Amino acid sequence: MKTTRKSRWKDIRNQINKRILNQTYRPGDKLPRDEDIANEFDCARSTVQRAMRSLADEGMLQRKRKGGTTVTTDPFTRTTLDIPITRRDIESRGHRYHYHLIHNSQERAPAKIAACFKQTHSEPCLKLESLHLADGRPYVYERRWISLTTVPEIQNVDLSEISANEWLVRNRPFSRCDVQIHASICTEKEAEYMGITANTAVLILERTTWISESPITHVRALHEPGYRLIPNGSMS
Amino acid sequence: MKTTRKSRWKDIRNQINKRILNQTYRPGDKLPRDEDIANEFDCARSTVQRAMRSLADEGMLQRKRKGGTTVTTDPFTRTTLDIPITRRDIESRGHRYHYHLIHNSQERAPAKIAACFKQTHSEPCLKLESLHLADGRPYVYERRWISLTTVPEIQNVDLSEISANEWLVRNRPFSRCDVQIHASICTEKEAEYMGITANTAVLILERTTWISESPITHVRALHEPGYRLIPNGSMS
DNA sequence: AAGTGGTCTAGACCACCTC
DNA sequence: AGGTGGTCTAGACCACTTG
Repeated sequence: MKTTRKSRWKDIRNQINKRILNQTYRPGDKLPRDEDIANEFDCARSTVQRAMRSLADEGMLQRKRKGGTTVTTDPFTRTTLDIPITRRDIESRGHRYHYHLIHNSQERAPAKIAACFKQTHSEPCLKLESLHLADGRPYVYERRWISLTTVPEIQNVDLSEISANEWLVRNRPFSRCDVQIHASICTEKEAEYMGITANTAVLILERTTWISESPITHVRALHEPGYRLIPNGSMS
Repeated sequence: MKTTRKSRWKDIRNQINKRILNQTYRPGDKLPRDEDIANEFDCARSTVQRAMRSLADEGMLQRKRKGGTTVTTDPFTRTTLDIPITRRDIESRGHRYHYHLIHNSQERAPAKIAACFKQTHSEPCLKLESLHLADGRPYVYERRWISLTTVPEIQNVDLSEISANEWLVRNRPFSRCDVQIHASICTEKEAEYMGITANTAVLILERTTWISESPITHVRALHEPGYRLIPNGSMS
C-alpha cells in the first residue's frame, strides 16, 4: 500500500517514518545509504535526499557526511510556533480589535533592557505601555522599549493611532528574534489595566528583535488569564 | 559582496531575504518567476527553488502555482520549539536527575481526558502522578493518563523505576502531538508536591500524543516557578 | 488555456567526517 | 583516504490555480 500517489518523496518519507514507528529502525540505528534506499524504491538519489532531509528537519533523523543517517536518540517533540501580531491574533479569533496607548516617554534603557539588547551602555529608548483589546475587553498589555539609535524615525510616528507592534513590523522588519515564555503573577497596576484581580496567573511572552546586530525593540506581552498558546500540530 | 561561498542556494536565499528587509520587495509584492531569478543569478531553476522553499518554510514568502511568489503580508514570528523529555531537559541544564512516582492507579478516563483523546466513550486508562527532580529540587510535577487500549503492555512495566515519559518515548513513538501552553495558579496539593507556596504562578504544558488515530497519552506538566520556555532563535 | 511552482531524473562534483 | 551526504545542473513532465 503506497500511502500517497502525489509525490514520490512523501511516500518515501512516510515509509521510512513508518519503519521508525515500527521499530524497524530504532533510536541510534544507522539507516542504509541514500543510494541503497534509492535502489530499493527505484528512484533517483535526490528524491531520497528530499525525503530524508524532511525527516531530519523534523528532528527524527540525524545526517552526517560519511557518518551516514541515524535515528535520533532521545527524541524530542519539535513544533513550530507562529506568533502573529496582536491585531491579527485577535481578529483571527473573530473579535473586533482596538488599541489604546497608555504611556509614551523617552528614557534611557535600564540595565535589564540593556542586557536584553546585549549592550553594556544605556541607550536612549522610547518606552511604551499599551493595551490591545478584543471586543473592548483587555486582551494583551504590553510594555515595550524601542531603541532610538536603531529606529530614530519612530519619534515622528503618531503611536496613539497605530500600535508600535504594527508600525515596526511594516517598516522595520527584523532579521532575528529571541523569544521567552513564562508564567507570572500580575501586579496591581497590571491587574487594573487588564480589568482583572491582582495576583492572577498570566502568560507572558518576551521578545527582543534585531536587525543585523542592532537591537530594535524589546517587548513584554502579558496575556489575559486563561490564554493558551497553541503551537502547530507536530509529527514525532 | 556574495555573503557565503559555501552553497549557492543559501546565497540566493540571503539576497532575497535582504531585499525583503530592504523593502525592495514589500509585503504583498509579487516576486519574479523562479526562472527569471535563476537567470539573474545565473544558476539552475532548482537552485532558486531550494532558496525560495527555505524562505517559504520560514513563513516569509507564499508560493502558489500559477499565482507566483509573494511576500507574506502581516508577517509573523515563526520559531521552532523543541520539547525534550524531562530528564534530558534537567541534565542539559547541568543538574542531576531524579524521578519519583507519587500515584499509580487504573481508572476510566474522565470526560475531560476523553475529550482530549477526541473520544465520546470513557476509556480504561492508567493514571499517574509523578515528580521530576533537579538536584533533588522539584522541577516538574506531571499528571498523566495513558490509554490502556492503545498501550496495554504498560501495565507490566515498573513505573517506579523508569518514568512513563521515557518508557513511552522509547517504546511507543507517536506520530502526532498536540501541545498547549498556559499559565495557572498551583493548587495546595500541587504546591505541596513542588515544595512551593500555594497560589504561585506556574507554566503548564499539556500534550496529547497519538499513534495514527489512537490516543497514547495525555500529560499535564507543571513547571517550577520562574521556568522559562525558550524557542530556538528565529529569522523574520 | 496557459503560466507558474512542484517534482523527478541521471549524472557530476564537492565537502565533510569517520574509519 | 575514502565513503557519505550536500549541492548543483539541464531538462522534462506534472499539478495546481488563476486569468
